[in-house]
Amino acid sequence: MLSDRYQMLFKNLMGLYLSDGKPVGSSTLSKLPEVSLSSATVRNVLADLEQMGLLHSPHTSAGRVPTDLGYRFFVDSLLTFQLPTLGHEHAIRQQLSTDLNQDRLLQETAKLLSGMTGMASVVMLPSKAQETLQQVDFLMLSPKRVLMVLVFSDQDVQNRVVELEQSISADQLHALANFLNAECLGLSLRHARAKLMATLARVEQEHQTAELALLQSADALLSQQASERRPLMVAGKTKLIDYEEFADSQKLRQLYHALQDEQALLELFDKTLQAPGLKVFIGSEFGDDVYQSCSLVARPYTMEGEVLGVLGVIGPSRMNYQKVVPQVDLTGKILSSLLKK
Amino acid sequence: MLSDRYQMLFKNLMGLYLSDGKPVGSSTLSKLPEVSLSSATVRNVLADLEQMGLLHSPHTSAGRVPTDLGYRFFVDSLLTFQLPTLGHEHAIRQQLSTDLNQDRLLQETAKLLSGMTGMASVVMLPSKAQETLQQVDFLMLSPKRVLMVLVFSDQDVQNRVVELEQSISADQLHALANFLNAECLGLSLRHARAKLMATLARVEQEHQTAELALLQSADALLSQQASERRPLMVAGKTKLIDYEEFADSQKLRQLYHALQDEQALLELFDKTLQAPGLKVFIGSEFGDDVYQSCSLVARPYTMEGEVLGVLGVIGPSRMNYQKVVPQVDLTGKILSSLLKK
DNA sequence: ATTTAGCACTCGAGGACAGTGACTGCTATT
DNA sequence: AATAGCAGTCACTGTCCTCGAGTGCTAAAT
Repeated sequence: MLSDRYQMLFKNLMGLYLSDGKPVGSSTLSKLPEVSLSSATVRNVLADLEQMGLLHSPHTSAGRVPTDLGYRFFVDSLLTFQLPTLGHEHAIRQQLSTDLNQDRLLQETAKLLSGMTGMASVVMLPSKAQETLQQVDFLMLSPKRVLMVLVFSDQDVQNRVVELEQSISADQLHALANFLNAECLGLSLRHARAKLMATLARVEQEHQTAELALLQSADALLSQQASERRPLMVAGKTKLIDYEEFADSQKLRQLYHALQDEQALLELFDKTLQAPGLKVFIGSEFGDDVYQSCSLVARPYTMEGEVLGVLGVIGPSRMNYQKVVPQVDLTGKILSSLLKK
Repeated sequence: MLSDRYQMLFKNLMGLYLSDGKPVGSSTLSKLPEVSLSSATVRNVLADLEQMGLLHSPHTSAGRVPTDLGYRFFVDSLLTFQLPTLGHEHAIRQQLSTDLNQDRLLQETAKLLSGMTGMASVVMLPSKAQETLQQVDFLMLSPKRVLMVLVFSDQDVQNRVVELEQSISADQLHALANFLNAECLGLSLRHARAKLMATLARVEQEHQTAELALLQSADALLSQQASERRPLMVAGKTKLIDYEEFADSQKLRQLYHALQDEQALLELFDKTLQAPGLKVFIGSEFGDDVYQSCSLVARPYTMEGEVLGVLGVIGPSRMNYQKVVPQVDLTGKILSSLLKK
């Protein structure tokens, strides 16, 4: 455990570094009103903190900079929050106006987070795998083209056009809809598909070729549905160019790439899912060098108490945690309160 | 009109500059095998070309660089194309696999363009305003929640959830669907809405409150539809960081911003719509300083002969026009061939 | 009358160099 | 234990200089 003085100095150093981004030296600290120590004393403390691995000197004649471990300690033990005002809360609710379907709502949330924080935001989408079918309907566009409408239990609606091999009558279509609504409701896409396969085999024996074709198409579509979805949504990537940390365009590019399609993030999100509550990941904790000097502030969101996914913000480790952490937290809370079955 | 020698030298200079990005000097040019002139002679020519406004010296002891006017001349008069191979064409068709709805198809096209060229791509979406309703259907989710499905003449399908003030019966819903399908098909959204308004007024007098509420909701939704759509789709923005032209992150940011929501582009696209065929816009021709040293290669795309929108690629003016122009052209052709009513 | 060779000139890039200032760690003193 | 003092380190900055690429101009050559 660190003595009060050590903590105090470390916290002040953090504050200065977060706001200026330049290495902080002993004399700068000793001049602070709340620090009534000579620079020499401060120096001794800083040397100790460096020994412990919380600080680091870019070079001998520069001040100190926090290490990833230093950030960790700061976030875990020293962070005091700067709560958003009620007006702020109201503004968030406003922007997440409620009459959107789930996907759009999550998209809006991503935009909002990125706008509020000036950094990139990430939203992990609920895994569709668990959603169940609530309603299926067909619409005849032309004798050989049928529109399939799938309503999921999360209120998401998706539709696909099926091109048929041969034409189908309105009655047949109706029958098919009835069949699906009778047999497949309450099943996940995967299960519904399995059931469809079984029926398919049966129908095939009975030589009902017209329905067979439609069923086959429906099957192909359901499978298409399942694979198509990206599990991650990223907004505001371009905001990151403003930070000196990412001035090297080479690095920035790699970071963008990683944000595009990467596993590393998903693993962190999984960790966040496991142990609910807000989590901060810092630099090396990402498990990938691309995220050097990045931090992620993440939090699960829920629907009626059940954890659905994770939302968060990615930016330079040198971010204003005091503001950002409550912002992410509040946004997660509000989103959770807006999500209804 | 420029003499052959002037043209030849200018073209060679362009070639060198496009591939290296460094100012080209007289001696470099005179050493080229196809140039059998001394550097002194070349210098005289270059001085003349600079006089005419086609070239520019960054400083006294540097070589020459084309001006926007120079690019213009090059593109209009000197450009020879490097036709994509048949294999290439096949690859494009492959990626634009056909069973997508229109919006997704355009999205794929944008991705494809950006991937092929390594630059940002822009697709101007067909103005929905002209599309007509082809089919309307309702699905009852619960007594107070109704899903509205709109099928447009361009095969696009959109759906919205209507939250009702009071519950509605299946019969009423059916009647409403019939009414809309009878009255509003073949009308644009705007016209359909106008018709709805008229009916609304009549129904109001007859005090059919249940239908009234639904109609009102439907109206609100139709209007929502109309405004919601972004006219422009941009893909691959982040590819631009790789070009030295955009190394200044300040400028890059502004460019991103402009690409986000800007009018300037739409105006250029309008010009492209007017006079069909491929067009190239260079730097100052954008009419906005943000696009300094950018070029846009754009081309309309059609559906069954009728111009729908414009697609294109944005990158540094110093791009490989010989490759990019045919790529954009071919993609536009293929897209047009894939779009069917 | 072109074309070319030659020459003086310009200017940016890059290296060497010294001075400055912001630090540090250590040691001796309070 | 805290501090003052001091020597040392190192990035940063500005100056000076050289180098080289490239120019424009003029006079000679074709």
